[in-house]
Order: sequence, then C-alpha cells, then structure tokens
Amino acid sequence: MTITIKDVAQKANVSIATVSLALHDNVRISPGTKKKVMKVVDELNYRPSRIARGLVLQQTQNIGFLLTNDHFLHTEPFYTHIFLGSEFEARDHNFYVLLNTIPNKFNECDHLPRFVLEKNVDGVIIAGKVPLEIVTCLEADKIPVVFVDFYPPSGEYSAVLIDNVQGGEKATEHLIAYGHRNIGFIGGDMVHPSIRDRFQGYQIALEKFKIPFNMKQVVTRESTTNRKSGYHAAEILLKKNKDLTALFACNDAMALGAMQYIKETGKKIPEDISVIGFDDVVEDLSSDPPLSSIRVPKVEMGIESVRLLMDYLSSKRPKKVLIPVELISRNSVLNINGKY
Amino acid sequence: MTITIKDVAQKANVSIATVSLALHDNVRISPGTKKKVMKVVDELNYRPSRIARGLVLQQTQNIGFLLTNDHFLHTEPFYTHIFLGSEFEARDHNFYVLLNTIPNKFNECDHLPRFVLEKNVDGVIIAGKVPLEIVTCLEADKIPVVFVDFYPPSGEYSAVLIDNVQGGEKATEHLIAYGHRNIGFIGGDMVHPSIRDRFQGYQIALEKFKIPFNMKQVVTRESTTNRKSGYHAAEILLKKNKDLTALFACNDAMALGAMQYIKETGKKIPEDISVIGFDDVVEDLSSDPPLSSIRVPKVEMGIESVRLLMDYLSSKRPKKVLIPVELISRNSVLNINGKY
DNA sequence: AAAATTTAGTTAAACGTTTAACCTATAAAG
DNA sequence: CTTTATAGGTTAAACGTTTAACTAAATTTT
Repeated sequence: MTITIKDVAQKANVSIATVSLALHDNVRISPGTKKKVMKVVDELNYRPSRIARGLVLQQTQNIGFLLTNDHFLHTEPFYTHIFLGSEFEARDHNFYVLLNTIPNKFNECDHLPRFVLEKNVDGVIIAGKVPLEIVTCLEADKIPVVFVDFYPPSGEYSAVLIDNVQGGEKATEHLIAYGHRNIGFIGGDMVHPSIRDRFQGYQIALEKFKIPFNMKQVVTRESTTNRKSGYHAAEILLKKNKDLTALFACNDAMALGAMQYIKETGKKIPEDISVIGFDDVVEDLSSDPPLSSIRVPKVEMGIESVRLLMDYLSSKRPKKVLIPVELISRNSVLNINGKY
Repeated sequence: MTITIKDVAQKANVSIATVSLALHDNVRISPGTKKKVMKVVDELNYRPSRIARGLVLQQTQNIGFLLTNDHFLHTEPFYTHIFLGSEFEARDHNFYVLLNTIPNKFNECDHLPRFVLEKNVDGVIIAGKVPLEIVTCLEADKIPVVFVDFYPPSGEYSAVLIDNVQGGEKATEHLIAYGHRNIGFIGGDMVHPSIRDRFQGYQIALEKFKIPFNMKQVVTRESTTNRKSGYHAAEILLKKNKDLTALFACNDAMALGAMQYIKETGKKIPEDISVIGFDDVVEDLSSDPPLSSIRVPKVEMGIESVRLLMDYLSSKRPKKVLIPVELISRNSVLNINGKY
C-alpha cells in the first residue's frame, strides 16, 4: 500500500538504484535524471523507509534517553526540559529520542532498557544520577554514552555539566552586592557533587569579598533536598544565627521551604530575610514574593547533549561541556546597602 | 559484530528458520530442539533485531506521541505524566513511544511529524488540543489515532477523556457538604470543552442541592486559564459578591491566582474564603494552605491511551473511555456547617 | 505392505533500502 | 582506427528477520 522506491523507479523509468543515488545526490546521476526522479518523488510523496534504511546501514538513527523514574516524576520540570531539548536537536540530525525511565535500584544487565538489549540505539544520553551498575553494563556493550547533569566517579565520558561553582558564586555575589554580609547556606545531601560545587561557589564568593566563612551559617546535613528539608534547615539556621539577613538555598524547593518557615515565624521576605534559590524551576508567579534564582538553561543542555553524542559518534572522542548559568533577579532579595 | 540469528543457528546446528520458530514457540519445533536453541540463545545473549523484524513484518512497533510545544513546556506536569504512562504501557506491548512536539500553529501536511512522514509509527496518540489541520492530515494518511484529553469537533475516534462533569460535581458537592451555599465559579476559556464540562458539573451539583444558580457568581470570560486570569477573576467575583464563602476554580493555576488575590486583600484561606481547584498539579506542600483539588489520574490516562491504540490496531474499532476523577481534600476548604 | 498422514524440520522468498561491482555507450587519447 | 577513459547508468548482493511452501522420515491407516 505504502509507496516504495520501486514505485518511484517504475514511474520514472529508471532502476531503483538510480532513485536511491539521485536522492543522495550522487555524481553518477546526471542532472536531468535527477530532476526527473525528484519530480516523481514529489508526485508520489515518497519517503524512504527508515526501517529498511536502518537495516542495510546498520544504524538505528535512534538515541536512548535514560533517567530514573523518580527523576522523571518528581523533579519536574528539570529533566523533562532537558529531554525536550534533546528531542529538538535530534530532529535536526534526523534521529529519534527514545525515552526510558529506569528503576532507582538496578541489579542486573538483563534489565537494561529494551533499546539497549535490542541494539535499537546508536548511543545513549543519561540524565541525572543513575545507579552505577547501569553504567558498567553499557560500558560492556560499548554503547556510546553522554552524561547530563551527572558524572560517574570513574571513567572518561562525554558530559554536559552545569557550572555549579559559578552558579554558587553568582548567587552569593548577588547577595553581597546587595549589601548582605551574613549569608546562610542551605545545602542538602552533600554527597551530590552539584550541591558540593554550589557550596564551593558560595565559599569562593565570600572569600573574594573578604567575608569570613562561618560554619555556623551553613546547614549541610539534610539528607534530602526538598521543601521539607529546606523548611527544617531554615529553622536550624535562623534559630542559631539571629544576624542572618539572607539565605542561599542550593535549590528552589529548599528555598520555598525556607520561605515558608520564615513566613510562619512572622517575618517578611525580603524585608527581614532575603532568599535566593537555584535552578529556577519555580514559575515566575508561583511563589510569593517571586523567587530570585539561578537559571539553568535546561533545553540548551538537552541540545548540547545530542551534539556531544553526534560528535562522539563520528570522532569517538569524549568531550565535556560546562554550561554557564544565569542570575535571575526577582523580588526575594532586598538591596540593603546603606541600611545598616 | 553483533550476534544475529545466523550465529545462533550455526552454534545450535539448525537452520535459522528453526531458531525463529523456536523463539516464537511454534508447534513444529520439538521440545528438545526448542530447548537446545534456547540454550544457545541464552549463551550468546541473542536478541532479534527489531529493525529486521520491523521490515519483514511491515510494522514499526512504534507509537507516536503528539502534543504542542506549549503543552509540553508550560502545562507541567500534566502531559508529561500522561506521556510517561504511555511509555509504561507501551513497554508491556513491546512498543516504543516517539515523542514529537508540534508548533501551536500548523499549516501544511508537509510539516507533519517525521515519524508520520516516514511511516515510522503504527499509530499516534494526540494529547491535548492540537490544530485541527493536523488531524485532517493524519486522517488522510489513515494513521490510527487516539486522543487524550481532547476530542475533535467532528469524526469518530478512540479517546481517553477526563470525566470533567463528574469532577465539577465532586468539587462543588464537597463545598456544599462543608456548608457552603454561595460558591463562585472561576472558568477560563469556555471554548475548551473541559472547562465547559466542569462548569456543567458545578451547575448540576447546585441544582441537586436546590441551590439557586446565580450568573453573578460566575466568571467565564477570561481568555486564558493561568494564574494571572485566576487572580483577575477572583478580583471581579469578590468585589461583586460580598457573600461568597467559597470559590471553585476550574484549574489549579487559576486557583493559585485566586488565592493570591484573596491573601493580598488581607483575607485568610480557608477561614474567610475556601478555595478548591482542579487537576491536582500543585504539589502537596507548595501552596499555602495546601490546595484541595480534583485529582486526575494522569499516568493511568497514558496507560489507557496505549491500550486503546492496541485495541484499535487489532479491532479497527474506535472506543471512548471516560476516566473518573478523585477529590483530594487538603486544607483550603473550611467546614462551615453550623457556623452561620 | 502400500498408501496416507503426521512430525519436525529446511529452503527460499520477501520486506525496502544501499552500494560495490559491473556494463555500455560516448568522448578522448594515442 | 584502436585503445583507454569517462559518464551515466544497471544488477545484484547484503542487512536480519519471518513464514509459506517444501521435504524427508516416522508413524498410522487401510
């Protein structure tokens, strides 16, 4: 029913080889025949079957996109935006992106995503932290891999990483520029490298402006990085440090939790305490006041990850890209210069 | 390099046909040979190539998932959860889901998603409202289609739809059960059938409890359904109706906007005004107070949409499914029975 | 015991491409 | 005028499956 290269060949009165070569702009085909073929292609609205193509070319033109279930469901819209970015860029390279979430725990290579088992992808993008076993399994199968927002502790891979240190600096420097000198840091699970890097950025910024670093102004013992732990951390911090004028939370969820605690104690944001977050996932109008944050260009990260994969596919050389971040100034930070 | 059916056949000392038949549990193959083949399959870790399979079977085992750019980027996490549900179910049927966002405006069939042009899907799931032109184009290509959370004005299709009328009823009845008699309705773009249905549910509930319907307590003229229009609608409603004790917003975004307006006028939620939303996309802790809402089982909708597509693929008969919704009672609605 | 049926496999065609190897006519070189 | 090169195609094999049609041996039926 669906029209194939045969139909085109027949109607154009040439062999199917000629059609194929014409479509690939081969020099062997004269301009005249090329035009003739193209006309028929247009008339019949012919498109090569990607499946047949894939079979003979031994390539799938598919990219696997891997993240854990939790990351897909609960860290909206962070990873979904990265995914979408990868879709955009993949389209330009005529690739499809096959999403596959994996369980948070991973035991055996048997449970690798289908597209890996069935050799249905030319490469895989891994977004966020995943069980290391899966990396080992992919390694064994020699599947090209690009990591996004995560880098395994050992090995040499292509990766798209957020410049978290720079982000931590920018956030802290923004507070400093607005006159703040007693700045609390709300960190979560310090095992996660992003959090560590943001913390490092915080320290670098303090040092740069000769502000003494005080371990009392830092909470790094929360085991999670959600709203609840932000609330809890703010409580600890503000009870212990009466002189804090600003808080830097290492993600927006924690910042929201901190804001909630601050409000519940009857204090005003930003008049009494300024708050800045990280990730910029809180939509513009959905916190009160709108939360200043560090924007991470998620779609761009997805785009970049596909580029790195394409690059690796041809060069076989891993490459790392650091994605710069941007300060988004809204109304949760008060300029207190000259006030105290 | 990658092992094929030939390798298995060779090592098991049978023909490739035998391997294939054994893998499909064909009766022609004796249990002994079957076992022998399976052993080799296991040893070599063989998996049939889905591409070769697709070519001979003339089926892709792919499902296209279509939504507009806007829906993917701005209506988080609604459609992404539906998408994930479809991925789950597709996996069980050994299908892949190819996501493709389309621009909000659509001109010509040339710009159909690649997977349609290249005949790379056996069917398409369309989530949310899309330009009607695209439906026409798909119709012309005779591609099986399942709609989710949208139904085109004409034609007979498989569809997974939210029981919005029921939802409107449940929300309104909840308010009524809690003693509210003056209930405002915040609707958005009434062109969208979901909104109309939710409004209808509101009316049905009022009627059921013999509460007079008052057009003054209703805003249906907002052109969008976001936070901002919720804010605006609440303003109109509360200025006009001093006796309102509760608001039913036809989605959570508008509910949040309404809450913001209420708070800004110095009133308390739920003490002064109760608010209930719809969709339950606001995460448990991220509004203050936590917003009561009507939960829509998004993942289940995705699952159901794949089931309908599978069903259609074998039966060629369109089928519609109404998805029931659930009241999620949190703290934005006050029980005022006996208070007035 | 011959014929018919059943069992358990094999052979080969088909799916729709790509492309190396081959062919034929024409142009250029010797 | 013969040989060689070039231009512009065509033929056929290959990719990895599935499956209809075939076959040979074993078993059952007559």
